[in-house]
Amino acid sequence: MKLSTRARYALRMMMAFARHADDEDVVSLTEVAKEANVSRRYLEQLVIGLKNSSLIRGKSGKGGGYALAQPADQIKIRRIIESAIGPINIVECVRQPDVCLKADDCECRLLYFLINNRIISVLDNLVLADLVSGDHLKEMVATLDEGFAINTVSTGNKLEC
Amino acid sequence: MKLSTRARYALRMMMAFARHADDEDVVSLTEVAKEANVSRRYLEQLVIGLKNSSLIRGKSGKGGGYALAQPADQIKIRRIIESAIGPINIVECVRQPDVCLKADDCECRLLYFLINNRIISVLDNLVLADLVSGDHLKEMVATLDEGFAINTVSTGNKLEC
DNA sequence: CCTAATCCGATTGAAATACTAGGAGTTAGT
DNA sequence: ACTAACTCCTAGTATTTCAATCGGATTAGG
Repeated sequence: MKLSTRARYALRMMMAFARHADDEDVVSLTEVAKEANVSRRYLEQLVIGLKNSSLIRGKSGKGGGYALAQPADQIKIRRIIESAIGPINIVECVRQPDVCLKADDCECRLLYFLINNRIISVLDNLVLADLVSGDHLKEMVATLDEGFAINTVSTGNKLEC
Repeated sequence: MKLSTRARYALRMMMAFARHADDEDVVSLTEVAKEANVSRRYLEQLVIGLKNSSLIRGKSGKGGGYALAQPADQIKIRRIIESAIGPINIVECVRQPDVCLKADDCECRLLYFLINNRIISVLDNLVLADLVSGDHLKEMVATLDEGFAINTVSTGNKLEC
């Protein structure tokens, strides 16, 4: 039940592109990789998914790079994550009932379906712009029943998010 | 973002125990394994977690087996799943901000926290009894905005759920 | 004392994930 | 024309996680 680095790096990249969205210019992966402290070579293959999903456009050659293909407030987080790790489904049978002998009458499947839908609904109701500014997110977190009682002391030495 | 077989098998087992809850008797893993079409040896190690979480009680020796330690309507699904795969957290930094350099001011972390909470809230609001009867689940699924427009034809040859 | 269970840890095998690497094609500047 | 800095594409490796197997000790019933 972990979110893979593919997904997390894709988010980081998109945030970087979004931050430079004012510039007409594109941003090179070398720059993003440095900023995010991640191997450029690895980002190169993740970025392909983002491009295929038409979230960004690439410009080859010297001075090339990538830029958002749409305004940041029109890009759902879900699209970013799905472009990195494929369609959200925590168990195969949720999307493809034919992989399971008794999917048509399975209580577990209902449960999996519910969980899946909750995840999808969060990702569908947030856009890249929310992630960049953070205000909307903080609001949503604040309205949770459980408080945001999380230790905020960070002593680590690498970026995880 | 897949739910591991550990979690799914744990659920299947608990459902089996719940179905035999009327009997005073315990149910052996050999029986459960046959019923669920899974290796007994594998279930043996998964069942340890369930026992350590006091969800079931074991009885050794011939004629032994397991039985629910509590009524099925008092066992949250979350406890079952967490006993199998540990605490729900889709990214390390959600629970342990100290693994990340800038967890205290990270927009991504807010997002991960939100997703995590959604998952936990579903699992906290459902109990084993819901899973066995299925009525409550069907209700919840029915009230979703998106319809349950999923193909229900199952042609597979193995159990996935 | 034999059989059928739980109980415990170690090990193997398989698959997914994370990352590295080489090189072909593009473009801008000099 | 040459070169530097890019994207783009594909193959390969290394690491980690997950699934499953195995050997054997312990416990209890008949």
